[in-house]
Amino acid sequence: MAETTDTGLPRAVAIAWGMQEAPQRGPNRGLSHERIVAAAIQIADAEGLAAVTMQAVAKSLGFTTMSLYRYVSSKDELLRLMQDAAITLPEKVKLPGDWRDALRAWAGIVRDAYRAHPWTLDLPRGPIAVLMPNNVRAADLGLAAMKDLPLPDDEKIGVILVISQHVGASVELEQNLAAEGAVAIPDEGAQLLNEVITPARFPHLAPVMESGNYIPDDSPVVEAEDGIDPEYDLGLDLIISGLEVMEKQKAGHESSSGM
Amino acid sequence: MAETTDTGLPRAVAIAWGMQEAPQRGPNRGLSHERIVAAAIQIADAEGLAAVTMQAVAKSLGFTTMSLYRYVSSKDELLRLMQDAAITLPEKVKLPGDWRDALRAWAGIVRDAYRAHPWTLDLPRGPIAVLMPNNVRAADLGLAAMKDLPLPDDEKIGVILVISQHVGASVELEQNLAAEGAVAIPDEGAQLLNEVITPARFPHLAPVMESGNYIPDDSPVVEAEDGIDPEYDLGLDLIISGLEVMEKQKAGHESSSGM
DNA sequence: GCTTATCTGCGTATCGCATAAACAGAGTAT
DNA sequence: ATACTCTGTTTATGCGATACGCAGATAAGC
Repeated sequence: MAETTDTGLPRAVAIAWGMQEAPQRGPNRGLSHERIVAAAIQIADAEGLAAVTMQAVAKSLGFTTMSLYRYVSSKDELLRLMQDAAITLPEKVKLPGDWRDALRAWAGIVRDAYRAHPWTLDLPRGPIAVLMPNNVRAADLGLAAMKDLPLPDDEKIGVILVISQHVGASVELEQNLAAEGAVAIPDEGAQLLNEVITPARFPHLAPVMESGNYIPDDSPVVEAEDGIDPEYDLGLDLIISGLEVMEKQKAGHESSSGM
Repeated sequence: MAETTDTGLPRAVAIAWGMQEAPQRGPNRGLSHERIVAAAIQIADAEGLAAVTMQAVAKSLGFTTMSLYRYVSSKDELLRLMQDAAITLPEKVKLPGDWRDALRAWAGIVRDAYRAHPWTLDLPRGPIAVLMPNNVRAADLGLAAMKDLPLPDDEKIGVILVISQHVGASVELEQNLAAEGAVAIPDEGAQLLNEVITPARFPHLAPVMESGNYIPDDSPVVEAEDGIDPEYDLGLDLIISGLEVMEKQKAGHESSSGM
């Protein structure tokens, strides 16, 4: 049950949108939502989400732990604010005219945003997150990319969801592989695995593993800077390719039959 | 750094595959990995992942907290074991012959597995998870579904990844919406949102929201039992549609030119 | 200008949880 | 039998979130 304000909105949403009139009677405030969130994000970037404790955030600001609670009603609320604040899209974005290129560009932007603060992916993306400013902006941009694609609005929203999820999941995977990658399977381990992953038990997978097409121990895992992530590209290609088919069907129906 | 065994494999992997010889000198064991994991899963199912504490698990088994550590080296390891044990696929699966139908069926099976224990989605899916038995089995099944699809092995693995991620993300979304759905936006909240989501700031999204095509306050959010989840279907359709295009390209090259 | 209702930041205190450490008794190999 | 290895337990530690109450700051209303 997310805390709600007198506005009926979850407090985090109200704060993120800048509603939430500051009180006037008392002393001047020494802190602000912005500073707190910024400090928390800095810690998360540097030491991971687990290092974000109320104590750590407070200390990095030179305040006591409890002072934070004057601004944020719970750690959960802080996390929500961080999530939104961290996923910032570039100010001005020029999307290509062709919707295919535009969608790819949009996906790239979203991917960069996630990559800049991968820990956001560890936070739940629920209906509250959807209402946050940067999410709304991302959705708007996504719609912009598809403006020339003849699809009903709700399907466009669906496409945005599907692509966001794909991008998010890809970055998460990439991150997990990179993180624990070092611990990957040493040779002895691979030996043992071959004993259990037998053709008898896994007729389709076993051959693939033996032929070494799948994560050969030295792992082809992403090391490149920009974007040589085959899984990301494959998924995006498939989706866009699928959209092209839909577009053609649509066009076919709207004109007369086939071209 | 996930704890490794003398085998070089993460201990969780060794345990899950049933390697890990039980000691022989001491007294008989009163517990087993299986019972512990089963108890933990039961708690997670009933009260959520947060309710899974070492204390709770131990108590439900009638043992003390610390006794668990004789079987599991850390809570993290227990969570990994739970994740694998919870995602069980049906024993015998008959996949349709057509790869499109087979992939859809496979996706459905995976979806059902996630839905049965949604909390598994809150755990990180890293390289360790990939090596666990049920994941391997799922991959094998996925390959089986694509056996008649003319694609290189690594791309098939890619497709499996893409679809799993899509399914996982969809179930997670569905779950989050259902969970916090009750807290959704009351009318006053929607009012306020309309004040910030203006056509000026969000030229593409604002019209959509006004036309009510997007989560109209009473929310068309999934309530149906089986599968009226438009986002899930849309994504799967797009991917499969994209695969059809690839298939045709492949076929075109292999025979001569076009059909 | 005073009084008062509000606020602010802070110290203190509680509670839940993961996990280290050390111990007594149970079995087994020799 | 005897020593060695395990088992389950008890006890203790440390961390993190957060409820509570206090003293000083400050603006609103008289």
